Amino acid sequence: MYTHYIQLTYMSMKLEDAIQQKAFKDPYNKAVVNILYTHSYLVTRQNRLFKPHDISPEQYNVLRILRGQDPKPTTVSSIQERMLNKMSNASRLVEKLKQKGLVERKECPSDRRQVDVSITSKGLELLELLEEEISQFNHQVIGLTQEEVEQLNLLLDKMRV
Amino acid sequence: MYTHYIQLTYMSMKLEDAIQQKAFKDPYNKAVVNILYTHSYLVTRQNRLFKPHDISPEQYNVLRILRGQDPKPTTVSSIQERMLNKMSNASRLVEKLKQKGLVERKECPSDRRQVDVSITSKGLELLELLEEEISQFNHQVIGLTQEEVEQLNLLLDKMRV
DNA sequence: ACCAATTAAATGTATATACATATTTTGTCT
DNA sequence: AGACAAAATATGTATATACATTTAATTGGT
Repeated sequence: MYTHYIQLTYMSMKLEDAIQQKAFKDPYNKAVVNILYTHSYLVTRQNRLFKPHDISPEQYNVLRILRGQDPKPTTVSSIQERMLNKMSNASRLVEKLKQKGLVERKECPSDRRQVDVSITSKGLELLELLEEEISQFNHQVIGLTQEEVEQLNLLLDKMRV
Repeated sequence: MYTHYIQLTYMSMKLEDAIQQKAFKDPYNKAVVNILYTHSYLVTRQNRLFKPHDISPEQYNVLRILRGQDPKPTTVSSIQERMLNKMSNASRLVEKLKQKGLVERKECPSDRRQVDVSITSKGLELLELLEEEISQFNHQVIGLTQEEVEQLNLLLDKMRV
């Protein structure tokens, strides 16, 4: 079996230069740092995108989850399971969104421990407004060709053991 | 020009399954979410690794930066520049490390605005102690072959525009 | 030498993460 | 039914991020 790698036609600033580190012990040690650094690169830009709309990337993600179920409500624990950061706190994020009128919360009739959360029409409007802008941002923030970005997705999906 | 992609011999849980999302609009939109999700996967495990040593991944990173210069001191702003997260707060992290006796801080004689930060012998000992454990962790947390992880590093280095 | 602009670091405040604990409700076993 | 375990959510606290503002020291121009 032989493998050809994608030819990188130009070179961005390598991680070693960006953080002024001479070299990494091996590619695994570099990859861990590389993911942390790339994440920071991404969220810094995401925050600037979301800021004018008075919403955080995390809150946006919750709204997306709720829209996916709309008009059915979603429980807090179900939101939690589907969030990108499993350790974040769905309960408090829902509270923030409620204060902004983007979601509503009501007691679940079949199980009074649970809370049914739904996106409001105001929430849907906000998602609609952001849709195109975010999609363009996602393209522009990743300097890869179509085949490279597909390969990146494969590797990320595989690496999580 | 033709390109062969790496054959993935087994499949981890795809992102779509992990967050219960039907499909992404396109691979760029998926990649942004994939990086966020993979980051969360990584730091959740990292936090558990560091926790027993009473240090956070961010604090560890600052110690590494200081060791790289040792025995020369490093200024706060130079630490800031080399941190993985450029928006984090080197000043407060240094204060935390100082309270633990892992770094020391003194006024820079040539410029009294600056603060010279150095790693202490206790800090060096901690890094020494963690070295092997972290290197093994970094291997074990990334379920890729050597050539795959090298490819991942290339793609991450390239994508940041 | 003087003043304005710049730089380095610290601080203030809001948000989010990490994780432990508490509270209420439901399910199960006897 | 009563007791106890489990589940869903909320809350408490420490840490970290994001970003604006403050303070002190230095630089550069005149």
